[in-house]
Amino acid sequence: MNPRFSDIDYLLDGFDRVESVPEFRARVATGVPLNVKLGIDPTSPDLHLGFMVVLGQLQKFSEAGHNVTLIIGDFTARIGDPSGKNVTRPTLTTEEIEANMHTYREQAGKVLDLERVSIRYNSEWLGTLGLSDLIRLLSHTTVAQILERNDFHNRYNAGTPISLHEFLYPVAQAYDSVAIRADLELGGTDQLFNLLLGRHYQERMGQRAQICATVPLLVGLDGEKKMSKSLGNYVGIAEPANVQFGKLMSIPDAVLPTYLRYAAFSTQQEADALAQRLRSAATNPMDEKKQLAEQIVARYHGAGQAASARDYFDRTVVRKEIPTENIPEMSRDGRERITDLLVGAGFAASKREAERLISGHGVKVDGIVISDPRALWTATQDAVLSVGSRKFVRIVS
RNA sequence: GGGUAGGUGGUCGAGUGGUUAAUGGCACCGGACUGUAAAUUCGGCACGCGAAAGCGUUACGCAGGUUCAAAUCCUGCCCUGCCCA
Repeated sequence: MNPRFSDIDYLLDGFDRVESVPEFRARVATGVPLNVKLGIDPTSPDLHLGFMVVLGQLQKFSEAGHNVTLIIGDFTARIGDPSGKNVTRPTLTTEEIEANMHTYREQAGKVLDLERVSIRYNSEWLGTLGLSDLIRLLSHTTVAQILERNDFHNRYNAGTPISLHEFLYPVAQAYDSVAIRADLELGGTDQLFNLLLGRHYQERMGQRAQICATVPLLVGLDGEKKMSKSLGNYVGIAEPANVQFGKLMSIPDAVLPTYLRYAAFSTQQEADALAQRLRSAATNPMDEKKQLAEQIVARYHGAGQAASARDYFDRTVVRKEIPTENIPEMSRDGRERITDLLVGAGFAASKREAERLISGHGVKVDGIVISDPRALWTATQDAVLSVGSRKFVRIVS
């Protein structure tokens, strides 16, 4: 047996809350591998660094010899989750879910070894759950309990609409725990209520209540709010190395240790050491940041691409040079005006916007600032058209 | 079911007949500066035509209507909050 199978301190490291540690200790002591659950939502296949925190924890349990089960919420996704406002999201078909899961696996696989994980779809049991079963389940939960959940509470107080079926999402997730007899469920701090509801149902239905463990939510690039797609302060797993690197360079210095710990999966000691170095000014924060960014990018794109992303950043952002390689090419295609080329390259949404960019001195041809919004493309050979310090395209005739 | 308040640009939120393509905040984009794509600061932020002054088109839940002129007034419809039942 893996020596870490029952190493409590190791296993519980990195969680911000465990309900409860004594129960966890007792259950691990039985020597039977725990059934560790994570529920995932197949509606948006684009993962970001924040989600990898919990996957890292799952991988840890998997390596230590416990059983990890991913529950794919295909049933709830098929109904269509309108959480938002008045926009009802289109319901997903089975094919779309499959397609999403494919990209999902690709990304999750960078952190979690999917070969060792069992994957279950919750339609398996939710699809056959009858109304009378559902009502029995619902009778175990009070309205006050549901409203206690933070986001519902806030929305209710703020007067924003909550659809009745949204109440069923936590219920469905909780029932998943019953269905697979989970011993331990992981999730982000914001999931605590849902996890505890699973625990509650299991007890009511005569099962051993699962232990709930939450990981901290990774702070976003702004250094304040949680990382999320809707806030735009995220680093996507599938994004190109150069983009990831650049985004990581924009985090405030203060969150470097946090990123080292949760985005680069380092130990608390290493994070503390970094914090110490930064405090004592023994190091240049930018060097530390580059180091960290390279480390993180390397996990998703490999060391080679990470190193060239760093190099690219130095050249284009620090030294404001035009990169020499890997510039996308675009055919001039007979276009006369620079504005037309800017639109064609996707650097501007319209000609008007392109003209504004030029007026603001943001557009260059081979490094020379263009000042006339109506300027024509006069280069006699291939030349690089750029906007700002990070959008480049080589125009070929 | 009854009452009441609302639905404005990516978002939040002003605006109650013309000088409003619609104040302001946020987000976003560009310039300067900087160790950084941070901070700060300046500018931009509907589309098309025109060398330019400018002209045109589309936009304030949806559909009609009144008016020389409507985000603003009227009618119907859809949606949401709150209170009462």
